[in-house]
Amino acid sequence: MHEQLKLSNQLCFRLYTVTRLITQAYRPLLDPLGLTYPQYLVMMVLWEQDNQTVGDIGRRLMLDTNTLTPMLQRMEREGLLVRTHGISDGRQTLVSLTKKGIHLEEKAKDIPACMSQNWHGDTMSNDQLNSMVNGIDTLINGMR
Amino acid sequence: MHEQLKLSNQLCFRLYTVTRLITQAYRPLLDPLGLTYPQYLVMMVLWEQDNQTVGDIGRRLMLDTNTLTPMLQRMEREGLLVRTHGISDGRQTLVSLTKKGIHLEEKAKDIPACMSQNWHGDTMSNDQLNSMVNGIDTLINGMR
DNA sequence: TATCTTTGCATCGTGAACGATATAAATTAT
DNA sequence: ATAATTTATATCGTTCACGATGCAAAGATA
Repeated sequence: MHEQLKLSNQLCFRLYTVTRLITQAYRPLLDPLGLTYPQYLVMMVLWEQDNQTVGDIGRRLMLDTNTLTPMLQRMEREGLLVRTHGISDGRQTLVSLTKKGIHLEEKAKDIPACMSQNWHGDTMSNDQLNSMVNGIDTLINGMR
Repeated sequence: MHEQLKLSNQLCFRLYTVTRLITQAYRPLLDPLGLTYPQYLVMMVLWEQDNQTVGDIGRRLMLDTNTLTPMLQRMEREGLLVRTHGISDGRQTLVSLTKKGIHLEEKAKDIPACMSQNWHGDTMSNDQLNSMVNGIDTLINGMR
């Protein structure tokens, strides 16, 4: 038996699991808004700055168009945003929020606080949280 | 603009992203073995202890049968394992490694070291790594 | 024994991820 | 200006993740 192949020794398995559990925890909060977690990420990008191209959003979320395009199409069907072909550059697709998409921000504004409360609210110190965030940023930058 | 809805403030987005990047980083190592990352997790569970039920594996990976059954069926088609109906309990499905599955451990044994090298190898201290692992365990236990 | 409930697994449908490939517009090179 | 290359999206196929549902075996209750 190879010790290093034990599940308990693996950081990656922990990250994989905690990410799934977090996504599940978001569901009851996002379901009423008609959003999935990845769609919520797209909405956050657009709430921060409207009228971005598919590429802009992709760079922000580190996702390629093979993931984004079908997702944006679904969100367009839901009436959250519209996709218009670029004026200056005919290759680009510009993504803009609809009124429905804009108004959704108001309903979403308490979700972050609600989520933090849910987990690290009581069990985790701010120091522990910050060192985790830094550690993850180190990982992300190291492999980008 | 709601400050708390900014992407940069979100631990979850970091976890989501780093998990995707890690899975991508595994690919070149796992492709030669004919495994995906989730399949690699299943193999680690079985290398640690052969002949487990679908439920055993699921509890270990915190995955339900709606994810595991199709995955195990694919792995059975690849000849990595066999699924036999339970003898004592007729409801259970027992998962056992084939010779091919057993021999694969030898080829996989250097993957963990290779992966650690890839990221935190140089950029991350052991202390930082440990505090991350503890932080994630705290999160996982807090929301399970 | 007959019925009810629980348990273990399978199936289905939808929404991601992502490698591979395609396509048209824009840019560069010849 | 024509051809070659790059860029921005889109499409396709496969694998996961997961809620919902189905079903048969096992266990509990009447």
